[in-house]
Amino acid sequence: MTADPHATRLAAGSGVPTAGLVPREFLGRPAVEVAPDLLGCVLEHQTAAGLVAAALTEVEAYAGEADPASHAYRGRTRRNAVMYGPPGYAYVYFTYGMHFCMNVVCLPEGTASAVLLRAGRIVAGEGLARHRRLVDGPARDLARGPARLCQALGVDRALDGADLCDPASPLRLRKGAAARSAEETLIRTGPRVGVREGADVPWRFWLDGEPTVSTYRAHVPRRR
DNA sequence: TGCATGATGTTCT
DNA sequence: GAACATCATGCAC
Repeated sequence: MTADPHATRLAAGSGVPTAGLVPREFLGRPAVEVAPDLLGCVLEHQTAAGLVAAALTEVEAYAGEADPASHAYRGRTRRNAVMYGPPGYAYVYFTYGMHFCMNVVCLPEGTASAVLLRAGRIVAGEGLARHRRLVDGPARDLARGPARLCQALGVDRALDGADLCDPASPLRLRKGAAARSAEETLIRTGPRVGVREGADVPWRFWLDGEPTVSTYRAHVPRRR
């Protein structure tokens, strides 16, 4: 770990937020504990086209093999392998034939646990985010929903396994201290979205009053 | 504003 | 072959 918290404090005059990256130990806890703490943190993706950053406003916890709604419920596969690795890495998967969703891996290596990033508020690079989204709309919809968040940030399967705690990584997670004061921000919880099993557990967390939070939709069986 | 539905392809059984 | 941690659209109210 070369990251010195003080080294990133002053990006003189750049206008870039100076808060440090989220430390890996912070993420090496159960997903249910990590999830609410991620609210207000900032996910950044640096590409040749530019930087897009989003402050997280909605997340969901997935507990791993004991959680019937988790991708790890049926054990380790090629797809979910990253979830079994060390914390602080991105687990990106493809779903519904056209969308990507992104998780932050929690708990130490050998255990599968993750937090799904469901929504965020774009705080940098809005023009690029808008360009990436195929549909036009209000700013609050740019990253409202897990697949939209990935689309706005340009996150795809190539970033599966990316390190979120490394300043040199294109995909990073910053502490959102500036955006968040625990006393002033109300965190709400409820059932997870779009899952059939385990819908009774209130492991979805969001910031109260945030217009960027996606609306709750229960799982609907698809017609055949 | 709120449902129902089709698009699309990867993964796992 | 079925299910899937979704989204955008179209139509009913």
